[in-house]
Amino acid sequence: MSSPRTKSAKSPDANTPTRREKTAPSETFDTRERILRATWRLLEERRGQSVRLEDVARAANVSRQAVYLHFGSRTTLFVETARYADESLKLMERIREACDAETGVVAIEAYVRFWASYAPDVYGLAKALLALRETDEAAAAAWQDRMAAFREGCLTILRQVDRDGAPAISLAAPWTVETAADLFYATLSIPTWESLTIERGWSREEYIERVTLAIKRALLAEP
Amino acid sequence: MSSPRTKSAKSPDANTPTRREKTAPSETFDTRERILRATWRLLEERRGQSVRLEDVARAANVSRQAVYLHFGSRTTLFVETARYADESLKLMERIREACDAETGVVAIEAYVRFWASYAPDVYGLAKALLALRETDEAAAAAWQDRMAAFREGCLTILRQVDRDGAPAISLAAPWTVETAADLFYATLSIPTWESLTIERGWSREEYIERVTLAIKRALLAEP
DNA sequence: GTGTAAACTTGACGCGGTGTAAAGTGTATG
DNA sequence: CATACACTTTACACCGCGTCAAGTTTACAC
Repeated sequence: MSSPRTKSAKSPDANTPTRREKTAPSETFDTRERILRATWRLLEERRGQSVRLEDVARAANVSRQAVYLHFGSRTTLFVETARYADESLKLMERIREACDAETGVVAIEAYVRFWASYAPDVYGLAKALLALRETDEAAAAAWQDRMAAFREGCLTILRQVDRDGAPAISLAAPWTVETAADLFYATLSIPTWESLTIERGWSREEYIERVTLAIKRALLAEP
Repeated sequence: MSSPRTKSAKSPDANTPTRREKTAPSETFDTRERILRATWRLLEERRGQSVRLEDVARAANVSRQAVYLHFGSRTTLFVETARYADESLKLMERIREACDAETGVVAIEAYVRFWASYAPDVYGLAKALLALRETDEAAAAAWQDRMAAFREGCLTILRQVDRDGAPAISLAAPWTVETAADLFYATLSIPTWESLTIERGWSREEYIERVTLAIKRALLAEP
């Protein structure tokens, strides 16, 4: 927002008809994207820890100041990197896909499977952002925003379960759609994923199987 | 460990027969304890964020250097504060108590209840330590150690469930004692507690009721 | 060719917070 | 009185973030 570069890098329009547009659009884009990719890579490599802007700059083959020209701050860089990663990995589409299952139960299975394949690719990034949001207002807002779609997915699925109705499997005793979604969301959160896979050593398949099972048993009831 | 004070404050023995022992033991102790209590208070007040050593010193009515004389580093201070808090709140006894229930199922209920009353009192401290352990070897080890007893409690309880045997409620289909304990532990973790209570607004009673229910449904089976 | 502007690089500096070093103060005890 | 202990005060080094100001390079425009 503070950087003059964000504007020109993002949209070729604006009021200034800059003449670089057609001849070397990839070049301008490349620097920004190189920084984003370097940030992402380093964050994953180091699991979100001790990634200095100088490291990013070196990894992207630019000066440290170039990073500031493009992003203005560490927080902005990380937030933009998250946005970039989510886009690269098609977060939204994959959430939609999982939610679009025939029944709520199938959607739960699809959602856990999706998440088990998504989480490892953004783990470092997510940890960095989670740490940042504690002290940074903007990072907190960005994280909130970023997770909104994911939470919405949980809600959608449990509404579906609720809607599936009588003959099918439905929400168990005291759960409401909201409270069930809260638990579903918390169970799928990065720290829980981290605890089960990285700390406790569950493989991806084990994670999928066991978390799916746990969620289904905890929340659903046979008719 | 680096501070000369730790020794005399901790044990009156050692090879140096320091003469302060009987006349003013409370005074020396007081400074150390005042620092610990101030740290704890500030960490809870600020939810583990932006607690500088200068703030601690001011809150404890000592100089910043006194903090270094007693603890040597920020990490050590926080780790010792955690130890102090656990002792003040009788962590070990309360874990034991909960585990000592008649049946595994009752133990699960007691454990969740215990944790729901414990977590809010150490939330800030835990967050600070969780953040610290990412970059600090010693903090990571201390946290591990601190959580070992808690994890052991989960295991003990699920072993109890498993031992309760045929006529009683027991572990459901594919769960083992270990995998069930992993899930139990992750479900009770600070980040999950934070997500459900602080972010999603569950009251303590709601937390207890719903988490107990979820765990029991997820892991246990009627005979 | 010269001019201009975008997209950088280079080097310097301030700031906050941790950690260290050194000298001074107060006080109880032998 | 002297000593040792438990501090305080002041100063400073170090690390990262963030900023500033002055280059340099390249691509067009005229």
